[in-house]
This record gives sequence, structure tokens and C-alpha cells, in this order.
Amino acid sequence: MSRKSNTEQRREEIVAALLAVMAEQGYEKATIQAIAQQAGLAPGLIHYHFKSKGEILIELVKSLATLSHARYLDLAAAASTPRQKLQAYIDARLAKGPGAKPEAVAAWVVVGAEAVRQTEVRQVYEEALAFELALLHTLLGDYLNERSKRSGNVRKLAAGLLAFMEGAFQLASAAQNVMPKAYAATVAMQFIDRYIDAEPDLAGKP
Amino acid sequence: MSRKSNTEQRREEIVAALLAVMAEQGYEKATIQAIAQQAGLAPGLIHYHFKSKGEILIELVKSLATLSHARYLDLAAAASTPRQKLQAYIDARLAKGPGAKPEAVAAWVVVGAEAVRQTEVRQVYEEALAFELALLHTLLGDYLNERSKRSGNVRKLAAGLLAFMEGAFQLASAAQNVMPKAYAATVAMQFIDRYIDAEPDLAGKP
Amino acid sequence: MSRKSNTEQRREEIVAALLAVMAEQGYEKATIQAIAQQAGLAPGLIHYHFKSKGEILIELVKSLATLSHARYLDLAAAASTPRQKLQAYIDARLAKGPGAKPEAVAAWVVVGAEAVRQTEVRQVYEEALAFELALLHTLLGDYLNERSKRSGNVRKLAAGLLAFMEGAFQLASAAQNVMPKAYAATVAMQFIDRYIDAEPDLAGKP
Amino acid sequence: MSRKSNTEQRREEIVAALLAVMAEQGYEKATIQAIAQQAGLAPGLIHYHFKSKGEILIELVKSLATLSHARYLDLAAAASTPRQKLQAYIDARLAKGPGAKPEAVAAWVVVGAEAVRQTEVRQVYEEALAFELALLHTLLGDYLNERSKRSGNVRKLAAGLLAFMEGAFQLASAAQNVMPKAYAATVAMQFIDRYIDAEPDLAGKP
DNA sequence: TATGAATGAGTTTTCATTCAT
DNA sequence: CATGAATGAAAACTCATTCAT
Repeated sequence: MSRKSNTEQRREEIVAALLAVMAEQGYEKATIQAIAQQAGLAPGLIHYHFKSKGEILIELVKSLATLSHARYLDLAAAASTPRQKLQAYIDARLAKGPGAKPEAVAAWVVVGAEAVRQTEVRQVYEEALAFELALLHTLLGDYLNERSKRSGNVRKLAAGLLAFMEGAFQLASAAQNVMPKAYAATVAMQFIDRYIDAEPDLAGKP
Repeated sequence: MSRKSNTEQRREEIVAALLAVMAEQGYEKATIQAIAQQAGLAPGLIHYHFKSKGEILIELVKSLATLSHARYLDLAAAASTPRQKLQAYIDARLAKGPGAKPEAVAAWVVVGAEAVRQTEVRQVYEEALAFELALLHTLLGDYLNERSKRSGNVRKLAAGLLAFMEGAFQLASAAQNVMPKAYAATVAMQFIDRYIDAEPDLAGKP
Repeated sequence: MSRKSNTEQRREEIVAALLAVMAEQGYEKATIQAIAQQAGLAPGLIHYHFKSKGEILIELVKSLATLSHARYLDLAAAASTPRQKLQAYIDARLAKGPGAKPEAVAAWVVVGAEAVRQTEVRQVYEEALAFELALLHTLLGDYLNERSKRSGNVRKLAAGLLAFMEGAFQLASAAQNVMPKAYAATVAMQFIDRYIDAEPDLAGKP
Repeated sequence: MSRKSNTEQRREEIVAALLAVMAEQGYEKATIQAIAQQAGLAPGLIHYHFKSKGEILIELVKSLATLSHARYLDLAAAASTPRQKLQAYIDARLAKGPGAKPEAVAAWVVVGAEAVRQTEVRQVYEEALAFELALLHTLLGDYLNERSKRSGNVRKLAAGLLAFMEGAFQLASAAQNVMPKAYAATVAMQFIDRYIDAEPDLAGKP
């Protein structure tokens, strides 16, 4: 009887190792040797499970996106109103509450820089962001409906929030000494609430 | 008798070459060879003018910060009201109007990723951001005064805007297909105006 | 399943190659390429087994010290009296008799020059010399006892002999045409015997 | 009227600079840039006065030999007996008394290592040592005559002393922590005196 | 599947020497 | 004579990838 394949587990271990190393070394410095050591595996084994280093990165991008969404689903489970769901989304992405992983944030920032120049990375990176943007758009739309507000600018607000969150990741990873403590989630909700409240209220009009 | 020094000029040429190469290749791929070729210089000359590749990067960070501020000063010269100055600042940083350099934006994003792990880069990067944050704080304060508003949250608003702008850079460089066109400057001013208008107006109180 | 490690053997081969190349080229000219070629290995493999060129040098210093001491132990095995042991020591260090390696002598000289400026090299170099000095001190003490002599100057005599031997290495490597043939071992024993015989004989005193 | 050539002075400055740099950096690390900086000259000027870096080294070897001999002549001027002259020689070479230059000693050690592999250096190095050996031989012969002793071994004694002194330089430069303080000059004279006193005195024989 | 040695191309850096000014 | 920029060949070191075991 042949022994059971552990490929899937190994791949996950390797991706996790890249995440850890990349968070503090960057992508180029995350050598196969370093990843192998972090994972407690032999270097040669990495290339048995992945064709190339780039393939691990791609897998990591997907993994990070999945992770983030899983966090949202977790938090959203306890939310009933549209506002609570929005709050859950913000908290999940800005890594509040249980399961926060600063090294995942740092890795995501590095991924973003790689996406600037690696086409394949950019593709999955954009896919992930497009997904988030769509989700955010929906959540914001629901929230507007709850308030009986309308806005032609939900799309821009969603884009603005997405940009804000990406920037918050960046600054949390590379300029933590400069930023105020714990501003991100608060500011995000304020942006949303005040943005929406300032919309002309069409609901009550005759 | 003595030969005239052109070091300052050469250093600027080299920094400009790094900017150009880094914008589309990233920092690691911006090899000394590539920089030299971009600048039309012999590779050895790079190290005659700079002790190391890292030193060029540090110089570039300073240069980008200076460039951005110069753009603000340019635009602000024509601004008279606090709101116009704020607008000038936003436009300058988000690279609207004349003098916009998309490659400088891309380079800044890559710099940000390097700041995650290179201590020296992080230092100058943080210095630059701290400067921007202070300036933004001042501009927002002036704007509030103009509106006879008060806010204990100017600091958080400034931080939020800074994060938003950094994120906008990131997404403009690595996810241009996902984002709406020309959302950034508009959204930034809306964040500001609505944030401020939602503040309790204390001016008229006895 | 697992591949057997040959690291220890490879490291020894590489150290031996450095010894050979350094003996006739000096340390700086003993390039990684040259060492690799001497050892019949690929250049990259050198850095797989050693972190840096300096590490190979450190290893070589230790190896030379060990080699020299092994030669002494070999020769001393056949010696019964303290004088014979001293003679064995002198012969071993001055590379008389079977197992003499002129290239090891030349390499040791080069090591000595590197010890002038490389702190790490100086450390192991000094350790090796301190060991030799202590051994020489012991051997001389035993010899004195045999002769029923006493001397407060054994320490200085040992130091003098050590210096003499190091100088003999130097001159054998760099000024062989100037020095008399085969003077070293003879002169060393004469220094010892006459030095000791000139000491006031305290043995017969009441 | 043409301006006076300062070539000779410049050459001496450059040689002195090499001495200083080489004493603490070794020969390979004594770059033209470093030499120029030490001398306070422009790098290009070095090659105006010397054809190559090696030529400076040759000049330095000669300079060091001359310096050492000048020191002997200085000290010997006040010596009347053969023993005093010997003492003067030993003191001069082992750098006792006024004019001692530890950095010259270190440089000489480095020179010795270069002599192992550079033919041209070895030539002048050997010339210098041959000169010292001959002088030492003469001084020892005179001392023997004064004592009415004879010895067929003056040549070997001279060689032994020369080796001892070179070794003392080496150990003073690279193993100062291991050696006793101020042993060298004392031990040298003891080697001489006891060596000679132990010779069979043929003078009084019938 | 797993190991770890091996390869070789590529990278930063150094530096003697040259040369225009 | 003097300056200092410029060159290009070499050096150490890195590392993804391959492969024998």
C-alpha cells in the first residue's frame, strides 16, 4: 500500500514559511534556503512541491486573500445589521480582534510591491482587490439602504476605503512610529458615516 | 590645474536613473548595471560616487520627498484660502496637474516596501512621512478655523488622509485596472469636507 | 532516503587547497576561483561549505596548529629523556624529519602577516602561539630539573625560542638564499643548552 | 624660471603614507586611494610619481632598511667597545630607545609576507637581510676577539639572532598579548653572551 | 517523497591605472 | 605638477534550480 501523499500539507507549510520570512526579509531575501529552514524542510523539497519560487508567492497571495476573507466571515457571523457587517469587514481587514497577524500585514505590503512589476503576481493581487472592492461596495450599498440614503458615489467611497486600508497596512508596516495609535478602524468608520450622512437625503422627499 | 568636480550632478543623474529603473523593475532588479546603463555611465562610476547601492536608495527617498514638497509649494503659491491650500496639497501629492510623474509614484511605492525591512530606509521614509503628516495637520487646522469649527480629531483625520494617499499610490501602481478612474483627489476632498461638516459646530454657541 | 553528508571531508579539502594556494600566492591572491581549481571543485561550492573566505583562513590556522602538534606527538613518542623531548619539539616545529611540509611553513608565515591586521585571525593565531609557549615552557622546565638547574628566566627563554622559530619560518620562506643551510635546529638546541649551562648551579648548594 | 621639482619629497611622502596604511591594513588593503588620503594628495598624483603600486612597496622596503641602519649608526656613535656596539645594534633593531616606531615594525612584517611571493620584493628584502647578517657577523666577530674567543659558529649565531629578531617583530605585531613584556633585547644579549662563554676557550691553551 | 550537495550565472563591490582638464 | 573623474577587469558572495542518493 502506497503511503499517503502529504503534498497539500507540505505546500501549506511552505507558503506559511514564505509568509514568515517575507514579512521581515522581503521577497528577494526570502531565499529558498531561508524558507526551507523556516519550514524545517530540506531545500530540495521546496522544488519538489513548487515548480519555482514565484509559484510559492502566487500561492501566498491567494492564501492571504483567503485568510482575510475568512476573518471577515468569522466576525460577520455575529453581525445582524448592515452597519455591523461593515464594522466586521473593517475590523477583519484592519486586523482588529482575535486572529490579528501583523506579519501577514507586512507580507501583504511586500506582495503589493512585487505586484508593481511581476505580471503574474499583479493578476492575483488585482483579483483579490477586485473581490474586496465588490464586497465593500455591496456592504456600503446595504448600509445606505438601511439609512434610506442614496448615493451615486458608493463606488468611489468603496475605492477610497480600499485605498485607505491598503495605505494603513503600508504605514503600519513601515512607519509605525509616525502614525497615531489605533486610528485606523475608528477613522474608517468615521469616513463612512460622515460621508453618508452628508449625502443629500432623498428618502423623505415627496 | 585642478579638475572641476561634477560629483553633485553625477549623483543626481544616478539617483534619477535609479528612480527610472526602480519604477518598473523594483529595487532588487534595479542592478548597478541597469542603473549605469540607464544613466549612460560605466558601472564602476556608480560606486565612485556612491559607497553602496543602499546609499543611492536613501538619496532617492530624500529626493522624492523633496520633489513632492516642491510640487506642493508650486501649486500652493496660487492658493489664497485654507481650502485652496489643502486642495493644492492633495493635488500635489496625488500628482494631478502639471509636473505629474507616474514613475515617481511607482518608485515611492517600492521605497515603501523596502522601508518595511531596511532600517536606514525606514528612517528617512518615516522622516518624510512625519513631515507630511505635520504639514497636513497644519493645513487641516487652518481649514477648520476658517469654518469656525473645532475638532479634537484633526490628528486622526490627518493620519487617515495620509494613509489614504499612500494606499492610492499603491493601488495606482499595482492595481490600476481595478480602481475607478480619477477617484483619488475627489474622494480625498470629500473625506475632508464631510468629516469636518459633521463635527459639532461650536462657533455659534454662547 | 537522506543523502549522506560529506561536508566535513569537503571542508578539509578546501582548507588543504587554501594551504596549497596560499603557500605560493599569499592570502589575497588565493582567490575563491584559485582555491576551487586547486581543490577540483566548483567555485560556488566553496561558499556552500564556508560562509566566507575568512572562515576558511581561520580553519586553516587551526589546522596548521593541529598539524604541528601532531608532528610533535609523533616524534616525542620515541623520546624518553626531557632533552630528547625538547629535541623532538624543535624538530617537529622546524619541520625536520619525516612529514616535513615546506608549504605549511610558508602558509604559516602568510597567516602571521594576516594576523597583524585581521582580529579574528589574530585571535586563533595567538591561541596557537600561547599553547606552544606553554608547552615549550613545560619542556624547558623539565629539562632544567633533569640538570638540577633552576632558572627564573625559563619564561623568557621560551619566549626567545618561540620568536626564533617564527623568525626561522619567515626567513626560510622569504630569504632562503641569505640564510645558512640547516642552521635552525642546531642553533635552537645550542641556545637552550648554553643558556641553561650558564645558569648558576644551585643544586649542590647546602 | 621653472618651478622647483618636488618629486623627491613627494616620493618620500608617498612611501611614508604607504608605511602608515600598510601597518594597519596590510598591503592589498593599502589602496592607492587610501595612500593618497593618508598623504593628503590626489590619487592621480601617486601614479605620476610612481609607475605602479609595487614600485612604492619596493621603495618602502629600502626605506625601512635605511631607517633601521640609521638608527644603529645613531646608537653606535656613543659605543666604544665591541659589546657596546653589539648592544647598540640589538637595541636599534628591536626598536629600543629614541626613535622607536611600532608601525615601522608592523610594516616590516607585512613586507616579509609579501616577500614570500613577490620576486622583486624578495630581492630587496633579501639584500637588506644579507646586509644585516653581514653586519651582525662582523660585530659578533669583534666581540669574540675582545674576549679572546674563537668560534666556527659565528655564522650560525648571527643567523640565529637574525631569525630571532625577525620573529620578535612578527610576534610583537601579531601576538603582543602572548609574549612577555620587554623580553626581546634582554634575551638577545643573553643568547649572545652565553653562547660565546660556552665556547671552548682556545686562547690560553699551550 | 526526501535529502543536501552541487552548479553556474548573476550581483555588489573594489581598485589599479588612465586621462581630460 | 596636480586634480579627481572615469574605466574595466576582477574579486567575494548569493541563490534558484538541479540531481545523485
